[in-house]
Amino acid sequence: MQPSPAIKASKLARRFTYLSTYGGGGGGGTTPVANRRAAEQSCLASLGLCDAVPKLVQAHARIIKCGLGSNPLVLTKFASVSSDLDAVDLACSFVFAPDADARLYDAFLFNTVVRACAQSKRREALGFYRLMLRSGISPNKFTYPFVLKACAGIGDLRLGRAVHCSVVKFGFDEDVHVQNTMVHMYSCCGGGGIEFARKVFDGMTKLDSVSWSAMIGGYVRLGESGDAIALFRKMQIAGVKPDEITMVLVLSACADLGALELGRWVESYVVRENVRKTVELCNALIDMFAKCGDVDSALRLFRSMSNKTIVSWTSVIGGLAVHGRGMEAVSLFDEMMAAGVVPDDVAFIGLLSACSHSGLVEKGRDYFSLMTKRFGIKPKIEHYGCLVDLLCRAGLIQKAIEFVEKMPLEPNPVIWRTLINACRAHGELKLGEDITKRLIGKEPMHESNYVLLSNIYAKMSHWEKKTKIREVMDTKGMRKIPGSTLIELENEIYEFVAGDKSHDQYKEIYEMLDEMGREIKKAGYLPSTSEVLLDINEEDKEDALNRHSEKLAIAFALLRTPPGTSIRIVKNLRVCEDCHSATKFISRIYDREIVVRDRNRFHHFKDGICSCGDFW
DNA sequence: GTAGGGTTAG
Repeated sequence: MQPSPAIKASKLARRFTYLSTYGGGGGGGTTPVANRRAAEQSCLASLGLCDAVPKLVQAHARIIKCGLGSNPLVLTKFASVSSDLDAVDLACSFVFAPDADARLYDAFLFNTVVRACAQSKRREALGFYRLMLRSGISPNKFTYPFVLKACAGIGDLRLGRAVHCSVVKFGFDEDVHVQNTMVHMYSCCGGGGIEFARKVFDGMTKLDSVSWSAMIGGYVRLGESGDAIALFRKMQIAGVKPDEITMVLVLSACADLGALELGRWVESYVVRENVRKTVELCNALIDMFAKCGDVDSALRLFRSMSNKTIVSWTSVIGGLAVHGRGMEAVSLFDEMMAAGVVPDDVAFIGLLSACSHSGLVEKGRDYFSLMTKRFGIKPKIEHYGCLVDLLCRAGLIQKAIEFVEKMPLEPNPVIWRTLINACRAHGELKLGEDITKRLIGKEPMHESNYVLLSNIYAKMSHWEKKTKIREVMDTKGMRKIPGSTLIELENEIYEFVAGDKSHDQYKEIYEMLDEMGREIKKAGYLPSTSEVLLDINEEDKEDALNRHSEKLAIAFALLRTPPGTSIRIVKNLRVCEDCHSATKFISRIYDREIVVRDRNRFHHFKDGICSCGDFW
């Protein structure tokens, strides 16, 4: 014989311990009907007021006392007011107690529980959904949005497809809420989920702003920001008015691409079209400004906000950090604490990275201990990473190595690469070589490790060894990620790769490049040919250096923008030593501020100086 | 009682 749904449910809820803790699990059941109804009313009323665990526990005790333990109305209410994680545990353990009357379960009850689990990202959501089906309760139109949301949290494509089949089976595949969540669910699944999302999206007859946002959000999550923006343009052509959530997503794509002009357009659109300026939208604007190189606008917006969350503070502190404005970041952090906002682990990552990018060694150490001692935050690998970087940038390589050896967490490749890069920059070449070789042993298919080793050999002038690395990579079938640079001009985004000749104006760009080369040489620039990247023909190093994507983008910008205006470019990898040095000269000779965002941080070049202080 | 969203070391 099959166990009853209540028994199955209680098994499902067995992880939830509150029931036994608080001595619940059944009621007297002897209350007369009139009293019972009064009790039910009063319990419902009291439940309506609470959502925190202590209050729920109180309410729970009252319900048990009144013998209402199996009343679905009370059960459902109980589950639906439970908003935090512990409260969901409590509600589930109560609703699915072994003695609960499973005959009283209905779709509403299951929907409520599935929603609660999905919202708190618990896999049990799917368990409860399956139980619902096994108990013979048919899903209603509210069920699938909750179930699909739970699937989105899990991100498993096979599971998603199975649920999709059920959606079709029960005939909810025409419901726009279900379709929208389906797009979202698929776009959260790896392994080509985005294509399934697009299929659902393309098959929809009616697309509202939620549908567009769900699809745009999918591209943003994948890092396909160009596709996200292209889709946003289609949305406008389709005449669907974007709302604040669409704008958050578009801003996130702008931040990724460094598309400042488009980001600024979003800000003006929000004002012009009266889009709700929520905290989340403001936070997205702050992040966009900071990541597009205009950290002052990020600060201005931050100052204008009346409601700030920890995310607002963290975004602006992190923004200052990557721009090398460490002291300002530190004082904002202090201001935040003075304002009574309790920093979390993410806020400390921003702060510690600010200290390291600005060489504030002592401050960084102090804040690290403040984090653990006063705020009781257990440092994650990222925090240790910041501290290693902090020591490395200050040239304290030995101290950094000691720190790594004493760390309670296993150092990850990021930390090793931080050390290796510092070894290269501070001339500890033998040590760098040893660490890199060990790292390659652990991560033999990670191409950037080989590039690091190759750069070290170049610095040591070990040319044969350097060539050998190229061969090793070839035999392993590895390719170096090509460097590319983005630049936004007149609302268009242009991309350059090394030696690029695909642009319409390429002849003029190369003439400009030659002129730039002549001018900076006259001013004393010496090409640092030792850094020529791995996949470039060795025979003409200087020429190869001259064709790096960032130089092409700068030449293009000099041609196309008025004298005296700033130039902003975004590079996908770290800027190489030669380009860094050349850009300093260019900023002086052409009297331009050049803002370069690379993989890790911003470089502001002005009057021949870079804000990074030549360590990056 | 339904869907889409913001910060995270190098």
